[in-house]
Amino acid sequence: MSQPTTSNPTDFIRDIIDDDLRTGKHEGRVATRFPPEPNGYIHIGHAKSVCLNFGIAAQYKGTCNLRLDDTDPLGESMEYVESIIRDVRWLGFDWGDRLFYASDYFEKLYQFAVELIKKGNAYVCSLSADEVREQRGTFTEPGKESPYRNRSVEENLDLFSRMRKGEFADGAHTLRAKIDMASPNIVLRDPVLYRIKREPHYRTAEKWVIYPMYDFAHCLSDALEGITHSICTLEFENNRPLYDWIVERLIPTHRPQQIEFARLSLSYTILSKRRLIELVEKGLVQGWDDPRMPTVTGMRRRGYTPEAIRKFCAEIGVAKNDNLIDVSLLEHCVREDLNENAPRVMCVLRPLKVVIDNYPENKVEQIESANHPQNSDMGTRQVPFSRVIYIERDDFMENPPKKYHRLGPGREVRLRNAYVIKFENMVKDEKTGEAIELHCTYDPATRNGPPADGRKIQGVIHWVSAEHCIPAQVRLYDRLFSVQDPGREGDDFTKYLNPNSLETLTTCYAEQRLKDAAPGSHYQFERLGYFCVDTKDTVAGKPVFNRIVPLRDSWAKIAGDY
RNA sequence: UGGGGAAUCGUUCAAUGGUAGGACAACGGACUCUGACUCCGUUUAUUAAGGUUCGAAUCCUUAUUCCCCAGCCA
Repeated sequence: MSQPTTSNPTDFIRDIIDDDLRTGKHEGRVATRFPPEPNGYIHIGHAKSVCLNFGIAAQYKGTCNLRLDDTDPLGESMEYVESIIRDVRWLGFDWGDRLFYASDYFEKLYQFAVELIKKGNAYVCSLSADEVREQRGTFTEPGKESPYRNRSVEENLDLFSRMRKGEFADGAHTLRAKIDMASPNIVLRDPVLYRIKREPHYRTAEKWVIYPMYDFAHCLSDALEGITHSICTLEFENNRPLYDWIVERLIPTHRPQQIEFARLSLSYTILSKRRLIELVEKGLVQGWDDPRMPTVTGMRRRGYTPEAIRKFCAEIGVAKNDNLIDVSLLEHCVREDLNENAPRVMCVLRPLKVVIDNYPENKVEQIESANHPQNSDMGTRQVPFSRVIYIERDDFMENPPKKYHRLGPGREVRLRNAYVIKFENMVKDEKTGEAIELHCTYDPATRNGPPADGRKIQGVIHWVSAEHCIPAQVRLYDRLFSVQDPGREGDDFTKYLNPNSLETLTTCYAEQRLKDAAPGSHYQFERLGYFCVDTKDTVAGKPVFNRIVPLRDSWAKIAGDY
C-alpha cells in the first residue's frame, strides 16, 4: 500500500506540533489516531480527518492508530467496521498492527471507573434520565446536586459492581463524575460516565450491560494508546476540560492534547451521518455506495480516485472557521487526476445515425488513435471506421446559433481522429420533424491532416462505427441536492433532493475496446467527461458506465446565452 | 440568556507588528483534430468604530454577526 506523498502542508495544528517538538513535549513523539464509531459508512468529511491524522503521522515520522470508538452498541456493527477498514485503506493509508477497539478496553475502563469512585470523584446516581435532565439546570441557571451525590465510596463501589452484574434495569442507575453542578460549562455538571444498557454488543456480545460514555472512554483510550495529539472536531471544544479532568485523575503521566478543527461541509450534499443513514433507510438513494453519496464507498463506485480525494483534502486546508467548501473544488481535483491518467475513448450517449454516402459499402479502415493527447506513453489503439456511424445528437442542429462549430445544413465538421465530413441532407421523423438520419460525404484527403485547400474546420466531434460499436448503459450523475446547503437547521433536507441527480441512458454506443473494460477502470469519453466502469452492475461484455464528472464545457455557457 | 469558539476576495486557506498572497470560481484572450488540457491576463477581501505604534489583518477597547453546548449519542 502506498503511503501518499505529502508536500508538508502547514496549518495551526502542525504549528502546535512543531512547538511541542521544539520544547520536547511528549518526548518528541507524534502519535495520532482516527477514531470513527462503526455505526455508518465514512464520508468525505471523515476523509479530511483521515488525511489529517495519517498525514501528520507520516510527516512527523510518528504513528496513527485506527481505533473503532464502539462504546454504544446501538447501531454499531461489524459490517461498518469492515467498511471503515476497506475505505481508509483504499484512501491510501496504513496503520500497521495498530488497529484498536474501544471495546477491547472495557475491562480496563471499568477498573478506571472503580479507581475514580475510590478517589471520591465519581458516584452512582439513581435519578432517572428525565430527573437528571431537569436537575442539570440551563445555560443561565446552575444545576442541582443529585441527592445521591454523597453516597459513601463503599456504597458506590457496591452499586457499581452490581450495575455490571446486571442487577438493575436499564436506566436505573448511572455512574457520574463528581465535578460541579454550578459550572457554566454544562459538560462539567456531573456528566454521566457509565449507563446501563441491555443491548448486545457486536464484539463483546452479552458480556457487558454497562457501557462507558464517549467522554470517559475516548480520553482514556487515547492515553492508553500513548496518543500525543488527539485531533477532533470543533463541537468537542466544550468537552476538552472533561477530557483533561479524567486523564489527570487516572493517567496523569500521559496526557494527550486535544486539538479541535472545523469539520468539512461540502456544497450540494449532506455530511451528517444521521442524515446519510436516513437517505439509505428511506430508500432515497440506492445504498451507502450509491454513486451520488458523499461516502467514500459511494465516491469510489462513482469513480473518484484516492489521489483526487487526498488532493482535495490537502487543498481545503485545516482551520477553525466554519466552512462550506464549493463542490467545484472537489470536481477540479478529480479532473486534474483523471486528465492525466484516464485513457481517452469515444462513446456516443444519444446516437444519431450518419451515412457517409461516398464511402464504399463494405470498407472498414482502422484508424490509429492516441490514448492520450499529451502522453504518448499511453499508446494508441485502432478504431474501426466505416460507412455508417453514430454521432452525438447534440452535435447536429438544423438551425444552429452563431458560434456553433458542429454539424448542420451546409456545414463541415471533423470526425475525431478521422475524416472531415460535410452535411448533404437528412431524413426527418414525419411526426416530430426531428432528424433521424443524416447523409454526409467525406473528404478522403483529410484523414491525416487539414483539407488541401486550406479551409479551416472548426468543429471536431466524436463518433463510433455503427457496425463495430457496442451497446452500453451510461448513468449521468448530478449533485444529490439542488441547494447549496441542504443540511441547514430545521428544514426537512429531503425536500431539497435533486430530482435529476441520476439519468440513465440505455442506448449508448461505445468503441469496441470497451466491451471488456475492467470494472472500476477509468476513461475519458472524449468531449463528454470522465467515466468509470461500474463495479456492481457490469456483467461480462456488457459494461455499465458511471459518469464521474463532466469535462469543463465552455460551450454550455455560450449556448446558455441563446 | 451563561459558557466555549470563529470573523480576510464569490468560496476557501495563508500572511505570526513591515509590499494583503495562493487555490477554486468568475470574466477576457492565446492555442487546439476533445468548445478538453495548457498558457496569458483581469475583477474582487482584512465585520464595525475607536485606540497604541514610524507602521496594525496581526496588539488594546467597545460593539456586531455566525457556530457549538442543556443525549444515559459520538
